[in-house]
Amino acid sequence: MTIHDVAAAAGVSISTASKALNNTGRMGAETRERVKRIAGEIGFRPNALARGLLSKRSFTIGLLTNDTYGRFTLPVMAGISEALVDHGVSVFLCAIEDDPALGQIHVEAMLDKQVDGIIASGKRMDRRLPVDLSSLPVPVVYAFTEGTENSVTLRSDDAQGARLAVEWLVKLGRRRIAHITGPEDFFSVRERASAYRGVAGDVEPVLYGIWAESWGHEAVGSIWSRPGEKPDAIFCGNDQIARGVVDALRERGVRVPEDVSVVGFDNWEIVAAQTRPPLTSVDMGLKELGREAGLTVLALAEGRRVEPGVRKLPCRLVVRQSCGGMSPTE
Amino acid sequence: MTIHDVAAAAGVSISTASKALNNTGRMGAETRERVKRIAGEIGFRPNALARGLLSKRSFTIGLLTNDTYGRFTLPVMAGISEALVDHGVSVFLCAIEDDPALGQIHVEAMLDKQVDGIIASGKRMDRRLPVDLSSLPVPVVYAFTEGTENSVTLRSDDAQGARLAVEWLVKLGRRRIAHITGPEDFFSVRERASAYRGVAGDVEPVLYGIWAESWGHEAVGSIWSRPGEKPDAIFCGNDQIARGVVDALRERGVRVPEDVSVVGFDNWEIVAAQTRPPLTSVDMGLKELGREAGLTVLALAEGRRVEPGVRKLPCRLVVRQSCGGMSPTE
DNA sequence: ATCGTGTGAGAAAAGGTTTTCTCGCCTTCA
DNA sequence: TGAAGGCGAGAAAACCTTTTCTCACACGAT
Repeated sequence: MTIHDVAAAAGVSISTASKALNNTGRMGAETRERVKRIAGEIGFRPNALARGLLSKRSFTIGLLTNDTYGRFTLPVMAGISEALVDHGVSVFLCAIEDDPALGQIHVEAMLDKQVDGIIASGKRMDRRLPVDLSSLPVPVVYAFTEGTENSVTLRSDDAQGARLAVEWLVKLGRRRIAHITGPEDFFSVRERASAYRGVAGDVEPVLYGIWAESWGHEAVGSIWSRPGEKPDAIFCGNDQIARGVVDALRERGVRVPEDVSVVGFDNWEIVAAQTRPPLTSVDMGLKELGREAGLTVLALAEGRRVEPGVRKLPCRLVVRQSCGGMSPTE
Repeated sequence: MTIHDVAAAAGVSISTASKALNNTGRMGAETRERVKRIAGEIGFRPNALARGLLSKRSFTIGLLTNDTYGRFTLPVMAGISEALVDHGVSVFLCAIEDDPALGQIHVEAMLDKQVDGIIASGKRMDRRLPVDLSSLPVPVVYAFTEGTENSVTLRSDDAQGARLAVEWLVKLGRRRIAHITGPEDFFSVRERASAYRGVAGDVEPVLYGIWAESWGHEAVGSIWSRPGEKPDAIFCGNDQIARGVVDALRERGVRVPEDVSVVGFDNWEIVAAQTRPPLTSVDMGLKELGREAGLTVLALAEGRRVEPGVRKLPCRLVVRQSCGGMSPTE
C-alpha cells in the first residue's frame, strides 16, 4: 500500500495525493477530501523510511544505558517514551553493560539508522558511559549519567531530596537523626550527606558503606552496640539500606516508626512497598527526568537552541509508614 | 558522507563503489581495495534508511511489552539484543502498560518504520497483550506471553523447573515439602504446583496466595500455628514469597537451611541475593528466551520457515545457601 | 478580443543505496 | 586477421515520499 495506490485509486497523480494527505499545496477541496477518504479506506500508511530519507528526520532516537538491572533506566525510558510517542518518535533501547566495544557498535548502528538524537543514561551521576559521544553528528542529552563539557545534562536534585527527607523527620519531632548511606566515592552520596548535615547538624555520624541491605543491618548493629543515646530517626542512602535498617531494628525489638523513623531514597517500589512497614522514601522523579530528556533531545533535533549545562529536577517525598505522619504538608 | 563522496574520492562511479563495498559484482581487485580503503578513510557509513527502502529490510525489530517493572522484559530484552546485535539489528522497546490505544499507536509506529518483525512479551504466560497482532504484515513471535493460534510462542518449562527444585530438596533428604505460591488463576502456578505434587506427594498442602512477601509471612504463620509435624522444606512460587518465608522463619527462630530448606522461583537477583541466607532459586532462563525469540523472528523475517506452536525452554536451578548443599550435581 | 491573473493539478527531481543491464576493450583461439 | 568471450566499469532504474516547478485553463478586466 503505497501512495501510488492511493493516487491510482483516487484518479490523481502522486504529487496531488501527497499534497492532499499532508494538507499542503493548492487543490480543490473536493479532491483533497476524496484522496483522504480513499487513503483511509485502503489503509494507507506512509513509509517512514522513505519520508526520513528525504526529510533527514527519522523520528527515532536512541537510549544508551549501562544500567543492567534497569533500576534507573526503566523509569527514564518510560518518561521518554511517554513524552515522545505523541510526536511519533520511537526509541531504540541499547543496553551496553560497561563494554566500550559494545557501546561503539550500538552507537554506530544507531547512527546508521539515522536517529534524530541520543539520550545517554546510566546508574550513577558521576560516571561516564564507556563510549565517547562528544562529537556525534546528532544531538546528545545526558540523563542520570555524567555528560561532557558543554552538553545538556539532566539530573535529580539530590541535595534538595535529602533536605526534604531530613526536614520531614525534623517536622515529625525527631532530633537525633543518623545517616546510613553508600560508598563515599559516589557524588550523590556526598551531596546527600552534606545536605543532611545542613539540616540535622552533627548530633549523629554519617556512616558510609555499600548499597546493600546487609550494610543497613551492620550499621544498625554498630550504632546500637555503642554506648550512649540512640538515634530516633535514620535517613538512609537508598531503599535497600533502609530495608536492612528496618529489618535490623525489628530484630532488636526497636519499633518502626514509634521508636525510630526511617526514610529511604530512590522510592524503588519493589523494595519500599514490600518492607514492613512500607518505606517513606525520596523519589528522584526519574520519569520526569526521562520526559524532559526526551523533549530536550527532540528540541535539539529540530534545531531549537537549548541552554547547555546541568539541569537539576526536584525530588519529592513519598510518604508511607516508616516515619509516622501521613502527609508532607500536614 | 554518502557513497557519492566515496565514488568521487576513488574516481569511480557509485555503482562500482557500491559493488566494491558489498563484495559483489565484477571488478579489479585493486579497484575494490582502493574503494574500501578510501571509504574507511573518509568514514563512510551507509544510510540504513536508503538501504532499507530498497531491500525491504530495516534491520529493526520491535519489542512490545506490558511489563511495567521490567522484571521479565529486561532479561528478555537483553537476550534479544545480545543475539541480534551481531546481525546489525536494533530493537524498539515499547512499553504499553495495559492500554489498548497506546498499544495500537506503538504497533502502527513500528509498522510505519518498517520493522522486520515484532516480539511480544509480557508478565505472565496466560494473558494476551491488549492489542491484536494476529494479522500484521510482519512476523510476530510471542515470548513469555500468550500467543495467538498458529503463532510461534516461547516460554519457560515451569513444570520442569518446579521438578528441578523439588527433586533437589528430596536429594538433600527433605521429605515434608510444602508449596507456598501465587494466585491459582495463574497458569504457571497450577503448572508448578502440579509438578510439585508429582515429586513431593501430598504430605503437605499447596497454599495459594498472592505474589508478595507478606503472603510468605502469613503462610508460614498459618503452617507453624497448626498442630502436628512441620515441613522440613518449602518450595515457593516466586522469590518474593520465598523472601517473606525466610524472614518469617527467622523471626520464629527456625533456622534456614538447617531446620528448613527454602527454594524460590524466578532467580530475581535483587531479591534472591539480598535475602539472608541468599536464596536457591529456579531461573527461567529469560535471557535465553529472549535470544531464541530474537533469532526466531529474524529467521521469519528472512523468510525461513519456523514450526509454529509453543516451544518450552528449560529452567535451571541456581544454588545459593537457603537449602544447604552446594551444587545440583554433588 | 486580448492580456493578465489565479487556480487546480501534474511532471520531475531529490534523498542514498542496490542491482540489473549495457558497453567497450582486451585476450584468446581459430 | 577476425570473431568470440570474458572482464572491468558505468548508466539507469528501483524503492517511496515530498517539494518545487511548470503548465493548462478559466475568468475577469481592459
